[in-house]
Amino acid sequence: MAGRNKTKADVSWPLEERPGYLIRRLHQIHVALFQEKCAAYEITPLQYSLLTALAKRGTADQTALAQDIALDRTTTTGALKRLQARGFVDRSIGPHDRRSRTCRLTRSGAALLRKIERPARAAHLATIADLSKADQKRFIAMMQAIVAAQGQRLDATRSPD
Amino acid sequence: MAGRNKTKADVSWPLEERPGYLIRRLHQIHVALFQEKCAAYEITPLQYSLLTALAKRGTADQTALAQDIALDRTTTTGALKRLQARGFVDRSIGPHDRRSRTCRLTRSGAALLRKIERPARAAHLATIADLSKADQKRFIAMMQAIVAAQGQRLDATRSPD
DNA sequence: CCGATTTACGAAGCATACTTCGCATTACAT
DNA sequence: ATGTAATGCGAAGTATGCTTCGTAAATCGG
Repeated sequence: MAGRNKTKADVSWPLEERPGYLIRRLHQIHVALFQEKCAAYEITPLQYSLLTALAKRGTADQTALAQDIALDRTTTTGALKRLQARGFVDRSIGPHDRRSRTCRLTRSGAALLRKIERPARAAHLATIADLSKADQKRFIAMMQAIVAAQGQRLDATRSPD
Repeated sequence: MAGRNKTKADVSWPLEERPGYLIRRLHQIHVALFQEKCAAYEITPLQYSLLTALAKRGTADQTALAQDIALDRTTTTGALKRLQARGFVDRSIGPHDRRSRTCRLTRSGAALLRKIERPARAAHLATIADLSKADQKRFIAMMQAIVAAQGQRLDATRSPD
């Protein structure tokens, strides 16, 4: 019989099958795991990304850091300010360009990064720990494939203005 | 030669290989795709989740909706208020319990949900469109596996207080 | 050298997303 | 019935995450 049960919700397929919804849950789960494992240091996933990006650069202006971690500029600035307020990051006026802020890890920031390395890694691993080892590799590869393909497109739409 | 190149960044493995980072990028990509496809209706992924959850329930208090979409209560309330302000949702005092807010779709909200169905679905599909059809199914299954396993744990930690 | 464009930020505003706290109301046990 | 628990919200505070607009400084063409 066609048209059975047409009252309400056959309009959309279930939440739990929608990629976007599942991605939000994953993000939520990872953030929670990260906060849990790194509770002693009161650091967020974003701040950790920033610290590692900064460590890799040594010195960088805010725009470069924002691009490194694929985040918009103002959000990056906000996070850097918070890290600066806690003494982990130095944000001084650029020597060559007075508009810019040259950021670098402080001694304290570098120490924090070293200490947080293990729990942070544990959080990242715990996020996908429910998959088999083989699936974990596949899962990461698939995410990388999507990001590689779509990330381009996102940047592209932003440029022409 | 051991210990080569120990200057800076062998502290952590690259951002692009960390599950949490990739998940954030995926979330970012999905939200952008959703906003793009549904631009005409000015609706966000979260609001869409809420509308569908509400359609399925018919009537529900805010706590039930928050649980349906796996979101914390105050954030849910905020989104519902915004939907109410735009006339898509009705939030009236509960008839049996005056503390509660009984929500339901307005006629306008139900109409919006019908119109937005196609572009929203397109956004969800576009998010994983770069994977092969077979990988798409695997990818969704893996996300579901993680959410099923970890989602439990998250709720559990929250309950005892 | 100087005006126009570009660039790096900052400020403001909206929408998630979560925590803690407090209030009002209901439900429950004695 | 009455004091206590549990419950449904709301308010406030912090952190992301994005957009748009404005400002100041650098750059570049002429």
